Amino acid sequence: MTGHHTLRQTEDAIGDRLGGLNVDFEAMWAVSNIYRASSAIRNHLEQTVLRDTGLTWTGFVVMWVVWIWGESETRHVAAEAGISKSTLTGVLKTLESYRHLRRFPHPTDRRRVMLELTASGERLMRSLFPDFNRQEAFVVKELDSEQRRGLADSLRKIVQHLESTER
Amino acid sequence: MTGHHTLRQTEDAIGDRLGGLNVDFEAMWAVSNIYRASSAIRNHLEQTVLRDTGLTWTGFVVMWVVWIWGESETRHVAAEAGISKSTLTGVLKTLESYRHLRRFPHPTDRRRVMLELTASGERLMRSLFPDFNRQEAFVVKELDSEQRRGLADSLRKIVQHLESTER
DNA sequence: GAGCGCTTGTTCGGGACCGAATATTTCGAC
DNA sequence: GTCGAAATATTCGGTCCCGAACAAGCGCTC
Repeated sequence: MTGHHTLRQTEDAIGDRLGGLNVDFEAMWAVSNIYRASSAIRNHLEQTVLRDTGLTWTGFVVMWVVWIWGESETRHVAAEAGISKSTLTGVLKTLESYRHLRRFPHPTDRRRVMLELTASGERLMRSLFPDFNRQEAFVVKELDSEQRRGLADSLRKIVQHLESTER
Repeated sequence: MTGHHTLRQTEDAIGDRLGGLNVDFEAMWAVSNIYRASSAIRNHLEQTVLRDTGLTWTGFVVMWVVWIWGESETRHVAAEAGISKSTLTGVLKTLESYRHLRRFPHPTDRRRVMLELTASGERLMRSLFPDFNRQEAFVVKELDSEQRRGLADSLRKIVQHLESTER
């Protein structure tokens, strides 16, 4: 007896518990499986790609954003990484202590702070990325090409729908 | 000038930045959109259903697990909620202080700790659930029934694939 | 029944995380 | 030019989060 349940058993338990109620199960399975998949993937990538790099998941995401967009303003990076400004401040403190990234002042607006990768940060991202993408491919290994595109499309619709209704 | 990018612009920037490299874009769009959608959904549910309840996302998930499965052992709840045992210890301390949930000893094994909702915790879940499910339906509003099922199916495949290769 | 692996939950240290409050800077109105 | 409103990053307090170290209990072997 391991105490560990499969996803199938979990879904059965939910169905049993909510049997009498008026529930939109299709919506529930879609949403709850997004959350489950996201946790499982993050966990997998932390244990494979990020293990031994000294980077946390969020630290990696922040560096990824700066890598992709080039030098950036902090509020842009926070939004893109999906974290609050105050969280970013703390993460930057960590990343700066590793010398992976540096702050510098905005040329004209003294309120703003700009970010860029250092040479070592740039090198780290270049070395991590192939392994990262290889693990992404591993994650969707059981899906065929059409399913992968369909998955991305459906998720894109959800994100855009929520983006359009926020604020 | 808002500093805010749409998902489309972000994907374009990534394509530009990685243009020359050998990248599995299908895998990348699928995986990165799972993460984005998950963040957006969690954020949305926190701002709607959980606002004014005093519950954090994780606190809600823990209570949800105990609600669905009935009285449970802590290691089971931690696994099902997707958090570590040590995190659960801290969250339980918070939830117990709210009197939403209580610990009690396992009948035969004195190492183990059991959990159950209090009457007020049970009442809270019953009152929150309809609104929660309504918001889940809102999240997938732009998808038709077939897309919702396909989305859940693909995500289930990913979770099961990662479950089967862990350890 | 003593010893020894194994399982279990907690503690500990350090980082991530958020909203609210704060300090600084910008910009428009006048 | 000066005042006030808006925008910006940081600080602060409290919670979440993890892995490693720990303490306690179980169960097997002998």
